[in-house]
Amino acid sequence: MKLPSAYNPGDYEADIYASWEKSGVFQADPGSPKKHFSISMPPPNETGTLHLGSALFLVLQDILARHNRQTGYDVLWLPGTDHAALATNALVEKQLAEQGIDRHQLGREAFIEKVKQFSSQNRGRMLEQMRAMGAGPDWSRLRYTMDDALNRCVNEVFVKMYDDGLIYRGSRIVNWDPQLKTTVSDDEVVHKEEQGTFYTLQYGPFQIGTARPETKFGDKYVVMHPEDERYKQYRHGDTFEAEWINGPVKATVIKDEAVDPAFGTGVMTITPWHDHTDFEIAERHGLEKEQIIGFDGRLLPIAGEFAGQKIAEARPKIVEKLQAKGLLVKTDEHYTHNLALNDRGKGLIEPQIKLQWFVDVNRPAVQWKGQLRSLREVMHAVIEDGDIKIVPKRFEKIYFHWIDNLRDWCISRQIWWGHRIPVWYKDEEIYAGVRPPEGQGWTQDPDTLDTWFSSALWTWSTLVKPELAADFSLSLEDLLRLSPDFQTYHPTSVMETGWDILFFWVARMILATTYATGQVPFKTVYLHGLVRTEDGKKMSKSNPEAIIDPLEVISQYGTDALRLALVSGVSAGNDMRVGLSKIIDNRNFCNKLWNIARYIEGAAGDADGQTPEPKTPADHWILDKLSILTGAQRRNLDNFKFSEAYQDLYHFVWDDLADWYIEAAKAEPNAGLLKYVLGGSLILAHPFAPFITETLWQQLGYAKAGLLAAQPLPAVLQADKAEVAKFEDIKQIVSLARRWSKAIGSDTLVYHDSELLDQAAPLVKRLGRVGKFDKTTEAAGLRLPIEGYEIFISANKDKGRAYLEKIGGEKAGTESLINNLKVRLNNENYINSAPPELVQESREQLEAQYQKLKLLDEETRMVSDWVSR
RNA sequence: GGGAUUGUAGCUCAGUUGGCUAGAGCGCCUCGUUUACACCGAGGAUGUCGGGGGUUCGAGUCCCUCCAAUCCCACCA
Repeated sequence: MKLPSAYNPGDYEADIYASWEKSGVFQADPGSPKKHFSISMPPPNETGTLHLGSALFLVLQDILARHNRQTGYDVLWLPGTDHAALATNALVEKQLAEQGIDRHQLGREAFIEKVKQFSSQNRGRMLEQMRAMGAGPDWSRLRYTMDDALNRCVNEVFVKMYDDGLIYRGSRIVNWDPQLKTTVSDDEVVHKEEQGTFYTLQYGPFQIGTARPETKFGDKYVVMHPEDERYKQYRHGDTFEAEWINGPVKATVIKDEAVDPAFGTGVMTITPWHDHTDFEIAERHGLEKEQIIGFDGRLLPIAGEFAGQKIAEARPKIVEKLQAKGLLVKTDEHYTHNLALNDRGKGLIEPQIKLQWFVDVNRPAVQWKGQLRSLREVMHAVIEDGDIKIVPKRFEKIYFHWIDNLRDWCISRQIWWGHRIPVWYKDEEIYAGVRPPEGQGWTQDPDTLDTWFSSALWTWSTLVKPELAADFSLSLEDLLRLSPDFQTYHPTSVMETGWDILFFWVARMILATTYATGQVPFKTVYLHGLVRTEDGKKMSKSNPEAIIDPLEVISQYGTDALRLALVSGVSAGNDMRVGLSKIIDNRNFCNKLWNIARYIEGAAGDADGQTPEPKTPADHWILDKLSILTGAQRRNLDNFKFSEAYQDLYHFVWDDLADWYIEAAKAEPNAGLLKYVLGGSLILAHPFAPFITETLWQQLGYAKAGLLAAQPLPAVLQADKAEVAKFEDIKQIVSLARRWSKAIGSDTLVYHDSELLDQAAPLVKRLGRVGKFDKTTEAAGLRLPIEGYEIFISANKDKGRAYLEKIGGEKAGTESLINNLKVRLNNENYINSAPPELVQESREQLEAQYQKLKLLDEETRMVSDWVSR
């Protein structure tokens, strides 16, 4: 089998992937005597296609999985997809709307059918894309957040929390999206700055400010800071009559510290139904709350003549009326304020009071380490106690800050797609249960759960054995106890995900998993950054030409080039830039690897290369390098230093193996060793570039030992230091020979008595590209500045002058270094305070530099004598 | 308003608990079609490590301060 001269990934990738999948190498084995390593794949939303960000997490996790398999673990990387309730629901509604259909016309069941069709189409495509990226999770354990077993777990946790009083139903202010007609959680609200108008209105004796006059109809409380001197004649609870938009109202004075005396007039009226702060003030003082805006975003009858109008159209009319009544004091057109938008769909959020389901984060109802604590306290403790480590560490601070500001989590959504709330009503009765209640007349709550409620269980709900979950005689504890996967793989070893879902997901997994299982969901969280465009912008749909489609890149440059581009320069918690040039650079690396293999195929194709038998100094040297790389790779990847691991590999392959060892091996071939070193290199490169390495492994006949994907790391060998040092000397001599022959334009060299050079002269001649390199007893030409060897390059007087010039530069460098070292060693404080080894090292360096300078001096003197003669 | 991150060669970034003359890749310049590779090889140039101050025998690394950029959280009617 002869390899073609360039690697064409498309010819191999699909077959290679199929061979992995067929072999079962990705499959975890809970019964294995090996140690276990587990990662839950963050399930991508079943809403579309995978993008470069998905490619990043797939690659990093795949590297972890393959690497840990190589180091001797039984690895479970569990794949799955997320039903993405709100996003999917919205997409399907939109598709229906384009056909002029409303989901209510369709009915709940038919709508859900539609969503399921849509999702399963996307799912199939996404799973194929994961394969295209080379990801090798355990497909036999593929999970979906809407699987029956996972649904069971959702219900179990809901009911358990309900019974413990951690889930309650209450009328509280929520973020309502009138467009999608559902609530969203605090974390799903994003703010966008906008220029607006700020109105100052006359309200009885007070002037109040507002940016939203349309909410003011029902206002009957004026609030001011208790310490505000300007209003000290008014007392809390005082009442007064005021002429207002639609006639006179009776108003009450409220004193509350939430008011900032420095803002506007220091007085405001409140609208508790439509503002979070106002709601809290009203709660504190037991004030009445009234709805002004309907859930459809239109004004209610309280608005009088404006009832039924949308806010945008009503606002100017209301202002007009206020002005006509002389209640408008002034307007400020240059007022910047923040609009609250739904992160999904970007609809304007209208706070509303609604009867919703909440998770109470403050109730001490969780047993954790022998103490009854609140969810919030447990979330804090697991990080504080080091049960979970976050990489990079700085995110711990961000996480704590989030927890400190955490409010109860609104978990009910008014959409149809998702896990339906397992609560039934009959008259005044409420029943919460994993299964529907017995008897007639029960109606299930129409709402579904926040997507993140089910994703919060992901690390363990996916490990519950589905057959057991179908048996309702078992309790949640039984399910966990009897599921081998849960017993073996939980807590999972690593959670690898983006920092952007630290709150949405990571924190909620901690919340739900500690509560439901008594275990942390994972021991380490590694957070990667966002993938940005080459000029540092976000890849967004509004800027399509900057978007890199992974599949397109794969078909053009190969999966491995994309994977390497994503790994190179990646670091924990930091965003990274990826452009086409980076992908091309890494394609070149793949090609280099390919051509190394091509050479070795020709030079050592038949050698078996099972055991290394080093003969020459170069052989010892490359084995030493390979061993060093093996150790470094373990250290790097065990500490999530993906980029460093790749850099080391890159330099080993390109510099050590291709540029030095193979070139050396052309003079002194050792077929078995070439084959061995290539095999080791393929193993080490495999986690990063699985396709090309596996292709070469099979094409070059290594496959007798099985698939590359199943190989352990190469053995770390004890180097023969003396032989290694010999090759280091040879390298140095070769570099000097190249440099000097180029600098002075002469390629004839000789050397004096040297055992090593007697042996290595042909090698030096070849690598240094010198025309002649013979042994002699006379000083013949200019001496190269290297200690321990006397090597001369022949030259005429002109060339001697060039030599002097160049050696002058070398001397200057040496002198400045000597000077630095002298200053350091003359400093008593340095001698006394620095570690003795370091001082000793400095002394040795100084000595070596003196030797070198002496050599350069002698040489300079001799050459200048000769040149000037 | 609170907090985080980043600032090192033209560009993208490494630089471990402070310790050799600050590195890599790309780009640039010179040379080279040596039977694996021009998606290549050899050689070369390029840095007041954002500014200032401090601690130290020694600072790209630690502390203070300022400047610039990015982001997160909160939110004021």
